[in-house]
Amino acid sequence: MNRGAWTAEEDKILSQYIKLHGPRRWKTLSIQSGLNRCGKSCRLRWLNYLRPNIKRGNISEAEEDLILRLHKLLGNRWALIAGRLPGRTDNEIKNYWNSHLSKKINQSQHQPSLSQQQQLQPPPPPQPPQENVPPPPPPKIQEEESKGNYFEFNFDTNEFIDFSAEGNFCEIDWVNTFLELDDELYELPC
DNA sequence: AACGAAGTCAACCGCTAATTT
DNA sequence: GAAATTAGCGGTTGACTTCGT
Repeated sequence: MNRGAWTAEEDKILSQYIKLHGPRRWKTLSIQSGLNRCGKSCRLRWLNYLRPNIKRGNISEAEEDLILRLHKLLGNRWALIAGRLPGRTDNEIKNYWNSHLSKKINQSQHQPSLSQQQQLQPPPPPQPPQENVPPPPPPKIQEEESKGNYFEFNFDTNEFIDFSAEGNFCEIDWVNTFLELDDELYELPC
């Protein structure tokens, strides 16, 4: 099996095969196309680079803002976030987050807002343990927060938020309003 | 100019979920 | 219903590029 960077010739073979047979059955594709690549590699190459309408680079301020907001809402659900940014891939969003946005957030965390400063008040002194009294079960929300710096939603966000509307996502004002309302609830991830 | 450090990003890996047999 | 196969996801790696000294 070939590994590493794809060549232009391999891209051509993959594109031609998918044009004929469609983007599915990746294992079969990798064998029948003659590409000496594993199916997973073929799938990734198609999804991230070869499929139509892929946008590359130059993430706009509006897109960046939307990524920040969606990340605040959804956490590291890159595929879900990328699905709201036409032409962008989960891999690109993830890379952009790790190399650009996470730094921005770290910088902004070093300059806490007033509300954040209020949260930095020292915690109350620990209560002495009470004998023969079992500790209360931890609140459920605490358990779910421990999975990440965001709440685990037990509903389908696709049902909750209809993102099916095409066009300029900045026009979805109520989403922006909703996300702004979250500002006090969600801490930015580290 | 040369070198090492830091940054970027394409590709891979391991895992789970969904689908097919 | 069980097993096998396929698809998809997020985390991580490593090659390459850029920057600073």
